[in-house]
Parts: sequence; C-alpha cells; structure tokens
Amino acid sequence: MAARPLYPFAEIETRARALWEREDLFRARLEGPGRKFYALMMFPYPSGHLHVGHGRNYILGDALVRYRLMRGDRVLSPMGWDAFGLPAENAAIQGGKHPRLSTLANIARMKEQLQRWGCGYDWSREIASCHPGYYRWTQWMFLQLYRAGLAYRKRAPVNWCPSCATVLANEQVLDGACERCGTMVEPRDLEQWFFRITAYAQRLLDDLRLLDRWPERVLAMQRNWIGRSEGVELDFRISPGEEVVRCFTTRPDTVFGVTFVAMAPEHPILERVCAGNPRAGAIRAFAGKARRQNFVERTSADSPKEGIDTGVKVRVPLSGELVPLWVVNYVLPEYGTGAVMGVPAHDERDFAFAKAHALPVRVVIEPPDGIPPGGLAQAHVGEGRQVNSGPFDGLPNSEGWERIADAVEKEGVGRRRVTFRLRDWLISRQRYWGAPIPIVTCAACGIVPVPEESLPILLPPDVEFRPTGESPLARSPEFVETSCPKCGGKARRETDTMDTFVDSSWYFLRYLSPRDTARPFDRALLDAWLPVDQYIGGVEHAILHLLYARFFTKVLHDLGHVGFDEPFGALFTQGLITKVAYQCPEHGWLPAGPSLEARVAGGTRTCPEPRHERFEAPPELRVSLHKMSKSKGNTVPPEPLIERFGADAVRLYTLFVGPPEKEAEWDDASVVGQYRFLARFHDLVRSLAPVPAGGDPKGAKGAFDDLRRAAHSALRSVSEAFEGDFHFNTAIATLHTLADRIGKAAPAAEAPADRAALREAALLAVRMLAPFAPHLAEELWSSMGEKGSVFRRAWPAYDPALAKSREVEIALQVNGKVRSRLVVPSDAAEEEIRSRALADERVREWTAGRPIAKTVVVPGRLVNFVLR
RNA sequence: GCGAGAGUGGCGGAACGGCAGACGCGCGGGACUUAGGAUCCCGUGGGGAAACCCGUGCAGGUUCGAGUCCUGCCUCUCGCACCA
Repeated sequence: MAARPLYPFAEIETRARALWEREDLFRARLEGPGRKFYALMMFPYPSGHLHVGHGRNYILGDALVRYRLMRGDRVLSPMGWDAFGLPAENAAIQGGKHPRLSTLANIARMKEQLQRWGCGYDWSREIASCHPGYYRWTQWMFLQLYRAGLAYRKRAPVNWCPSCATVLANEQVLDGACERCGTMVEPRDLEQWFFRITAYAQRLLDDLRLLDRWPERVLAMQRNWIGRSEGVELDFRISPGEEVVRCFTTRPDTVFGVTFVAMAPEHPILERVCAGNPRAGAIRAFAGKARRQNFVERTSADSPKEGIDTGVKVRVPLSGELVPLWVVNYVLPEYGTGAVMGVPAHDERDFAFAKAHALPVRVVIEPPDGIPPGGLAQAHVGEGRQVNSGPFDGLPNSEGWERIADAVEKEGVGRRRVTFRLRDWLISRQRYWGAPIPIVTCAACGIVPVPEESLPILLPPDVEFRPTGESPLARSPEFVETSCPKCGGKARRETDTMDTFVDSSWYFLRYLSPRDTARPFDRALLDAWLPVDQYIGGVEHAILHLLYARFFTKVLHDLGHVGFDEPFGALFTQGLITKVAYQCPEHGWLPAGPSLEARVAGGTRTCPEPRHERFEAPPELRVSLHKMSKSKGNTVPPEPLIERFGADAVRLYTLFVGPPEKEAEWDDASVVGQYRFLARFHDLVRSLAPVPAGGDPKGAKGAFDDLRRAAHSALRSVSEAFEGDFHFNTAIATLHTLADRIGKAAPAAEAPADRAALREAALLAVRMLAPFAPHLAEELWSSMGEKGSVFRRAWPAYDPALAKSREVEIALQVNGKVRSRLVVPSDAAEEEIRSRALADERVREWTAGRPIAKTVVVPGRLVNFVLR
C-alpha cells in the first residue's frame, strides 16, 4: 500500500551515509590548520527510544556541525550516554533485565536512531557514564572534592516512600507523592553525602556576567536559583539567660516593629528552651508534628501557619524590648538561621500569623499616604518613613536600613550578612545503578577515602534489587566488606552511589581523551579546546545540570587541573516540542495516534474506549498540548515518518517548525510539505544535471542576472542564520523560494553565460541545503558532476555586490497609505526616485494638486508624500 | 508575589521603525486520472460589485510612517516562591 516515493530517498540516504563513513567525515582533527570548534549536544539518558522531540536538539546541532565543517573548522562533535539512573533500575526491580544489559541495548538502539536521522558524530569518542572506564574518573572527581573539603557527610532528611520502601530523589517526588505509586512521601533522616556548592555561590553568581552568549532566561533562572539576598543577622538574647536566637532579616529597618520571634521546629536551641519549661511537653509535641509534615505541606504558600508560644521571652536588639519566642511550622531550618523576627506590620506572613494568634501589630514604617485610622488592614511592605523607631524616626526607611545595620554592628548585637537560597548539593542515592562513592568507614580510622590507585570501585554484578530503603549494594557482602586503606583493619564500604548529575558535570572534559586510562583528562587538550564553542540542549537543564557543571569546572580550575573556569562559552537552549495529548476522565492519557486524531478532527470528542464504568456514556476527552512524553502518550517516533518521507524531510520539518528557541507543536501532517519540496528540488536538479560546467555566469543577463542575485542573497541570509540565532526556519523558507526561482528560470537558459548562472545557482542551493538535508544534497552534488563529498567543499562566500537585486519595487505612499508602486534600479538616486514618483499617475490623482508639505524618500523602500 | 518570555489569517509561523501575513500545513477551484487520502497548477486575512475601507490582545503616546519604540492595562506560557 506504500505509495511510490516522490524521489528515491531510501537509496540516496543509505548511499550518503556510506560515503560519510568511508570519508570518516566526523572524525575530529584535534590539531592542524583551521579554527577549533567544539560543538556539544547534551548527552541523552538512554531511555530506549528517541522521539521527534529529541530530534530538535540533535538535528539543530548536526546542521551547525556540518556548516562548521564546510567552513573548514576543526570540528569536535562527540556523543555519549548519561547512562546511570533510576529508570533502568526500576525496570530491573519489576523483573526486567539487569540495568547494565538494558542500558547497553538501549544505547545500541538509540545510536542507530541518531544515525538514521543523519546526525554525525565522532563515534570513536563515544562515552557512557556507566562504563567503569568512565565512572572510575567520576569517583576520582569525588576524591578531588573530598580533599578540597568540598565533600562532606551529614545527617539529612530524605524523601521516603513507605509503599515502595525506598528513598526517592527530589525529582521523583511530584507534588509530594511518589512518582511511581502515588503514595505521599515522608521525611526521614539518613547520613548523606553533600558537595559544598554553597562555597561557590558568589562566584557562580558573579561569573554569570561573563556568559554573554547564554540566553537571558537561563541566566535569570540561575540567578534566581542561587538567590542571593543581603541582610542583617540579629541576636535576640533569651531573657533571663545567655542563649542567643539568631535571626536573619532583609529588613533591619523594621526591627522596632518586632512583636515576636519565630523559629523552626528543627532549631538546635529548641531542647534548651524546653529544659525546665512547664510547656515542654506541648512544645515537643508540636515540633515533632511539624517536623513530620511532608515537604509540600510544609512549604506551600497557602498551608496553615501554625505555631506554639514557648513562654520564653527574648530581647529585641536596640529597643531592648521583650517579646515572646514561638516555634512555628512555616520557618525553614535550612534557610538563613532557622529563625526569623516577626514584624506583623511589614511582612505579610507575620501579619497573618499575628492576626491568627492575637499578637500585636506595631507600625514602624509609615506608608506614604499615612496610617489608616483603624490600623493596617494588611502588612505594609513598601517604602516609607521610620516611626516608633527611637533615634531613627523620620528617616526614609532605605536610610533607616543602613543606619540600623550600622547601629547593631556597633553594639555587637548583629552583623551584615549575605545569604543564599542555594543549598549544598545532596549527592547520595540509596541506589545500585550509579557510581559508588569511593569511601570506606573504618572502626579505627573513621571515614577514609579510597586511594586513587584503587579506583574504580566496581559495582558488583549480582545484587538483589528489591527495594528496602537502603542501597542494594548494602546487601552484597563482597562489596561491603573491605579493609581500611589506612590501617588495614576491617572496614565497610560506603554503599550509596552518586547522583547522576555528578556524571554529567564533567563528561564534556572526557571527550578529548575518552580512552585515557592514566588520567581523567588531558590538560593540554582541554586548555586548547575548552570552553565549548556551542552547547546545545533543552531548557529543562537550565538550572541544575548547568550549575553543577559550572561548579565542577571552577573546582577543577581552583585545584589547578584546568586553565579555564567556565565550561560553556555559548549556550543555545531549544524550545520543547509539544504535541496534542488526549485525556479521558476515566482512562487517563490515551496514546495519541492517527486514528484518535482523525476522530477528534472529525468532531467526535468522546472517549473511544469501549468500557465506561463511572460514566453512563463515553465522556469527552480533554485535548491539550504537552511536552512529548511517554506518560502522556503523545510521543512521535521518527521511524514511520522516515520510512514514508525520508530522514531529510523529517530533519527539514523539525527545523522548519518554528524558531528553535521557542516551543513548537509537532504536526505529522506538515512533514509532507518539506517532502514535496525535497522531491521537487531533486527532480529539478536532476533535470539540470546535463547542464555542463563552463561558461562565465558573470555574463548572465536579465532573468539570469536576477537569478544569480537571488542565489547570492539567499546565501547571505542562510550564512547569517548559522552565524547568528539559528533561525533555520526562515533559512529553509529562503531555500524554498530560491529553488522555485531556479525552476522557473531553467527552461529559458540558452546562452552559455545564462546556463552558467543557472548551474551556479543550483550548486549554491545544493550546498546551502547540505547542512539541513545532507543526504539529498550529497546525492545532487555528485549528480551535478562535482567530485567528493559536498561537506569537503568550502562553504561559499556570497558576493556582496550581487547579494541585492538589480531593481526594486518601492511603495508610493500619500499620507502614509500605499497608493501605487514603482520599479526603479536599486541604486537609483533619491532625486530620481522622487521625480519619478511625482510623475506617477496614481500619485497625481491622490495628491490632486494639493500642496505637498513634506516628501520622505527611503531608497529601496518607499516614498511618502505628506499633504496638508 | 518575584523573574523571564509571548499575544499577528483556520493552523505553525514571516516581517533593519518603511508595501503586514514570506515559507509551509490546511482549505477552495482546476488539471492529470478507472480512482485519488498521490502529484501538478491557480487561489486563499475580513468587508465590498467596485473604487476603496478595516485589520498584528486593549487604551493612549512618539513619528511623515508603529506588529516593531514609549506609558498604562489584559491574557497566556515558563522558572522560582511561606526564602525571612
């Protein structure tokens, strides 16, 4: 039933790929003439199948790589696999294959998919983060951080799913529930390893300024995530007593408005507050309950603000006033000092809390339009003048801020401080399928790092994956039991593995020397090749991956391992590919497909499933746009489209679908447009193939001179797309138009110069098409009698004199409205244009003898006659 | 709430302050066909017989001229959010 193809893309594509393989086209030349160009696409997690949404990343990158090859650059375009991770292990738990086997199978399949798409990489540099030859060095990285004091262990709460009996990573917790079974997650305390990324917070923030070729939104997200805030730390002394409760505030100007102090239930001083306190029982009960609240309940903005008065009083700095100390659920232990001063008049949360617990509200910043007679109806958080603030009364609060900060520093009851929202990076995972943390615990020596020469610590091949809450490694005696590297006594290996973000924080360094068994990377090569010239990936990694990779790079720089301290010079984040998804109130997400699409397009929006128990009639489907994902049933595999239209057409549509940095909706039906174009272009160039080389296109006249100009002008815009914003959607539209013009001009080509011009235009079009539709371009290149791969021929330079048309049509306006048009030579002088415009009959009608107040001439664009 | 971005035909989207809607899908008509859910050609923002008028989320402004710049709103998307 398969219709005959419009052009023989299957053979063409096979042939082209064979040629590239023979030519070893994508083998990187690390040395030699030409500029280096490190093109990096975020390496994928080998989930098993790529869908067309993934393609956007790789096809965009491949087009760029091919363009750079044609520019004569020494291109490094490697590919690898972010191959550790939970899905493979979850599959094993559910009785599937060992993660290693399923991962390897997935890698093989996805590699083939990339090749079928025509995406070229230097596969001799392929890496997989689950390979011992790789994770050996991930462990080495850990040891570097450990030695530098940047890796440490402490007790910390983790997400525990009581139903799966396992620990979950934050990203596996959706709205407080386990991703897999939907059970609400509970906090649990475990010994965990952390990387001290907070030590680099300021630099990670400051150096964002250097990243001028990163998208603004990514920079903003990083700034936001780091979350620097300037404030003052104030000491509230418990009275009577010597203990101090420290509060961080960004509003020291409101200190005279403090009417209570609130601390987190986890606060270390809590036990001392309880000692000898008649309310100790109630306080402990409340704190315990608050601590057990799950993350979402605790941190969502509209959950109830609860608290208990400890009965203890603390003294407010400067004013010396005594206010009650409360324990509340809404203060977080991790941020600031774990305690805050309560200023109901000037903080919305404090205001709500004070109203609920009958605490006084004292205005100390007068709003510009005064204090309403009945008191504040809500907190005044804006600017104003200091009132009720002792010696600071009358100052604008911005000045009060500084003066009060000075005063508390002078009196030694506080100090200016900078706080970050960024937390240390928890890297422990109680999981099997990751790089083991190279640490042993010895009864005599304590925590001992494994010596570098003992790496890698290999994963044992046989473990039981049954989830119990501790790492499956803990159940492998041959793994756990070891000897202490220091004293030789009996010791226990750390059984946690590392977060996969650790693997991806340095992979771009390994590509330069992927098989080096002596060291993780080669500094000389890195210093020559880094930073990456163009990094391409999805926005979903805008924060964590990019921040961690930057952190690692800075650490390696500071330890003297590399000579640069930012890894990615230019970043391009392409928008998500979305696709309609169908949701039935009873059956959930239904797999999208042609039949369902046709059903909905035909006006039937009800669920096609035969059985409906909760509904009398089949309910309406909810149709909405979502990122392609397996769970929503709206992924589109590339294979059927490639079989029907060829990889080139799929590539072209993927690039054509919209500006690459924006979201785009995938529409299978639209692929045909690019297919038709390629087929037309194929037939056209084949029909031109007998046109012999020779003749000088410079002598072309009339329509063929115009054709040359069209070709060179297209060349200019396509080249600019590669050098600029990667808006290949318009570049491809330009090629459509050029191909159309070639086709229209072709039949009239007779004079040798005209034929030469035709040939020139066709060859230029083929070469411009090459980065986008490489297979067809390769075929047409040789069919025109050109030798060797089109990618070995230098990208053509456009002739600026030619890259504009001979004549232009300009608009003639009267009072800003177009009334006529005029064709003039594109280099016509302003005076000539003006007089010819004035002579235009329609212009004369519209001006009708009325005086012309002003004439605006924009050469090449328009003439505007302003009447009055 | 804070930050970033976006609102243009039936749809995806084009437009250095200068002819709004390039290019593609879809749709309409025609051709070729036993047939067309293939292909090719023509047409396709709205109104109007036409001249012409109206059209880029809304309201103002700057300008000879605004989708584009400025001011104030509205809507949507994304990120962060009891962050003290």
